[in-house]
Amino acid sequence: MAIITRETDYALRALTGLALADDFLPVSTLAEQEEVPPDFLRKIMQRLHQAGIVESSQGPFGGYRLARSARRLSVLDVVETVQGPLVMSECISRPEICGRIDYCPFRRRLSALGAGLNAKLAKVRISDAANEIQSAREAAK
Amino acid sequence: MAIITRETDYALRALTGLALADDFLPVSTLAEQEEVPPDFLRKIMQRLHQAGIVESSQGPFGGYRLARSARRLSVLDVVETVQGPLVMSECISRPEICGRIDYCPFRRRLSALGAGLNAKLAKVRISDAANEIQSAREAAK
DNA sequence: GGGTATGAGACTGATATACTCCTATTATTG
DNA sequence: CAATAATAGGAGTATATCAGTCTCATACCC
Repeated sequence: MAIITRETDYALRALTGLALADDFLPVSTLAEQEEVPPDFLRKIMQRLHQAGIVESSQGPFGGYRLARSARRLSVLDVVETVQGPLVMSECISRPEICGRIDYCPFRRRLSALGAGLNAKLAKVRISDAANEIQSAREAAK
Repeated sequence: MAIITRETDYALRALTGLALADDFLPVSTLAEQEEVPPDFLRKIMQRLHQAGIVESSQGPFGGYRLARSARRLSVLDVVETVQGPLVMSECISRPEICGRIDYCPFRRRLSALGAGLNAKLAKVRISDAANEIQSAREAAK
């Protein structure tokens, strides 16, 4: 099973693209650059907009741009916006479905692993990805 | 999103139950003890059997028992048997769906996080859970 | 052979994934 | 200042996965 869905993958690509552009970029351009189905990306960008991650401008020369610095935007932010909270097991986020919460021998252990993963995802920033692409481009010159 | 499905959760419960019983246990008993829908658990046990995690015996006084020591059975084993390989992103396991593999700035980072999570899940053993239950029972006496 | 257990697999409802299509808004242009 | 073209916004759809149920066959013990 994949922890990160394709939707999140596309969102990460698009946000990296926006980080490099540093200006309003239309979905059509972004979709072509990042090899994402444009109509699908449009929907994803809307979610990111609702979450306050990107700003939008309609009409000609409009599009999306980052609402905050790429350094302050983590993979975890994107995962949580697109997929919802990332948890090891449903029983951790929704105790009511279990009823064994008091004595479940896995709960504490798995919960800790989930927290660890979240912390690591929070440390991977969009700027890291953008910088890597930037360096590769300069090296190619 | 939950990384571990309910099916895996049920499998972990059942295997912990078997570790404590240390004998053939029918699905009906196991299902009642662990609060799992019996027909569903039957199907799950079959998967665990096909994977060689449990042994089966048909007929009266039959049921399932662990095929190996609970100390040598990890949560990762169970996750992989029930859900398939656990990977951060689909593009890591199936490069052909991406086409950006050479320069994707997230691939290496996410792949490392996935490997780390797998390693940690491999260190949580069914015996850990069984021992905890055992201790709690003795303390309650 | 009767009763108890697993083995194999078809079937189903609900939810999530992955994507498409149509509509509303905005900015420039004549 | 209306027409138009470029954009975002949001509804809708097909397929897969999840979470289970049900049925029938097979094996085993007494």
